Amino acid sequence: MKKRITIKDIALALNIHHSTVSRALHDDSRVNSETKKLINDYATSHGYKVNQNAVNLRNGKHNVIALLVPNVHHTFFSNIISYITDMAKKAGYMLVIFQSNEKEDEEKEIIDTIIQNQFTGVIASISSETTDSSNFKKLLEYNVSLVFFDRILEEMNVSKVIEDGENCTYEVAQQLYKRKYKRIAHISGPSHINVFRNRQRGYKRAVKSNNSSYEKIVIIENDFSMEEGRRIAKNLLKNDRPDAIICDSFNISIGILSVINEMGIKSPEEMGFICYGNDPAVNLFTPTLSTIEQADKEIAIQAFNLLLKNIENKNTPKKTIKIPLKICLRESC
Amino acid sequence: MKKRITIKDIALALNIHHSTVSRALHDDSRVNSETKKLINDYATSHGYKVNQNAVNLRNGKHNVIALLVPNVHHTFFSNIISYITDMAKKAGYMLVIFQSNEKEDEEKEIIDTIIQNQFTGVIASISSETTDSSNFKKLLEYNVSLVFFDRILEEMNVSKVIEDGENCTYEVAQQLYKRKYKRIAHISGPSHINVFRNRQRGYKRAVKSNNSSYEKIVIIENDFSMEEGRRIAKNLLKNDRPDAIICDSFNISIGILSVINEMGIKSPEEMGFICYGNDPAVNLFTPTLSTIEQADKEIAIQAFNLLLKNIENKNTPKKTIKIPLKICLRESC
DNA sequence: TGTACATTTGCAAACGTGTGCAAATAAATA
DNA sequence: TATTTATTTGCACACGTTTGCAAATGTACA
Repeated sequence: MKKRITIKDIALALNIHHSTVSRALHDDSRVNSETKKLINDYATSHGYKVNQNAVNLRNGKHNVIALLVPNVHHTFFSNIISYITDMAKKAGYMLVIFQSNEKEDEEKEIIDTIIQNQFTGVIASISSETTDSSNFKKLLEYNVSLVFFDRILEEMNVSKVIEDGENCTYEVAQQLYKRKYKRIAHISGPSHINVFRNRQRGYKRAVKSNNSSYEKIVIIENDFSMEEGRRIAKNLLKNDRPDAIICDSFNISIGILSVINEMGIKSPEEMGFICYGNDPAVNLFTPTLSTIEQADKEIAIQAFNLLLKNIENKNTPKKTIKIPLKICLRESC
Repeated sequence: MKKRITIKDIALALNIHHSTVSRALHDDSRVNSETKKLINDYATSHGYKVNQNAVNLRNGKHNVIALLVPNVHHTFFSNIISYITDMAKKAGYMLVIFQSNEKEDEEKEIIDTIIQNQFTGVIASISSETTDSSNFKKLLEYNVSLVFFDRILEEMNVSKVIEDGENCTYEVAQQLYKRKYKRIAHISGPSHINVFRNRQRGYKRAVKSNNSSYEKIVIIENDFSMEEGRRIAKNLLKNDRPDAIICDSFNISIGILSVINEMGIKSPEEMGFICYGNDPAVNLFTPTLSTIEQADKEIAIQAFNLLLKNIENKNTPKKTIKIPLKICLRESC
């Protein structure tokens, strides 16, 4: 095992004070260019690597950004992770991924860890349990920059990047009515979460503006899994059945669609279907599946840039950016 | 912004030496239980949080594990990320995700970062460019524990977790021959990567043992994307067409299958198809898609445990664990 | 030669924590 | 009471880096 070489080792070897070495390695103008060269040569040839822990202690900051998501598995979030991982590296930050598993107390623990480690900033999407903002407020107290994306706490004064789910869902429902579907159901998540609340608003607005008597919102209560989707479908399709479904979750949709297939319900004739999701495999479904695509890349970029701005200057005015969604109609409705 | 309270602040306030405070917070037996209580009460009521940077410097270690993958996007890797994220948290480690984007030089940079930050360990799957082990060897020189999973460097003396791709692919090909397919093609990745090399071995073994004159391995040359899949399919299906395909990548398969559909080739009659991948959506394809499931959870667990063991004791004998795959035959072959 | 100024280097403290060792105090034994 | 032993606390340094300030050296000018 190789012994780590430090700034002091270099100083000792070259008979120079370690502060000079430090300055040389930072290309400080105050150190002679010859000694600078001497030091840099020695450093590279002996494989000197800065001890980031010491730097962190000294500077009272850890060059690390946290990305806090409810669940790594979901395509949307894993795409966000991928984009932000790359941007963070380019900007000279390390990125730590945390998943709350949709639990508020895990979220609290994570926030404590972030504070203890003096992270520079956090990009977060809250768990489905979270209603209270006190945990996240602690971050601000400890001078950690915070930006929300997708699932946010509206009352907090931080920058946010969200989708325009209300208008999009309204538009989708309108399209369905135009295609002669009469009884549209909306499978959605807990309405205390902004994302679902907004989508539900759009749905309701469309129902109302079409004077439809059929308004049905099914709330996904457990996890966003295929099994839960099957459970929901079996319930929903028993009686008073809708003739079209807008579903807020791709995984849930997989479950619902498998039940629709098993029951022999013809799509799109007897059942129109469209769901949120970005999986390219939908082109291979029969019928090919209409989807509403989240602009994950755009969301990632905006959120990351807002965070960087806030890190550079805490007084940057807080923004809320609304990202439009893309409706991709295929055969399923 | 709240000022951070330190051990010395507590010491000052209670008129006790900070070393005693440090010991009390670690529940050291040498400090009186009354003062211990006094200190702990003060700490919690004043929201003391340990400064992890100072601890790291002092201990010469950062309680962080790196997970290095070629690409976060792939379901297999994002599943691994999810499992290891949770296990790391439970074991008291933070987890930093790095993606090499399949580039060896990005991998090198990442390894430097890991060393600089004195990470405790690394769980890695190498990029498709990597053939040289010198970068990874640096980790060992600097006393960073290393475990490989899936894509490994065979010559390195570290623990490894890999799939049993050779036997599995052999078995799959045998099944196809049994189902009267005669001309089986194998779409695979670069053969300098163990994963693909092994699968190709299994494929070739099956071809040979069936005395088939048709042996065709198509190497995926660019990225593992749907578009690349379409490109490959258009080439492959032009002439001298196979009657069955084993594909090593799910994303590539999406592209191939879409071309097969467009060309009106009937599956499974004219074209048997099976691919590696874990996406539950395959049940909704027409025909439902046969897959070979990677035991991602099992791989994650084994890799993480091997790393922990190596962290605890560097002299733990190195193991190579081979995880069996699960062949899920559906309608497509 | 002396003064002013620019360039280059060294000194020392600081960041917050952990720990070996010594010192102080209390309790127990002869 | 004197001596040993156990318990509790304090001292001081270390981890590797950064940085304000002072010191030293060099250069230019009167």
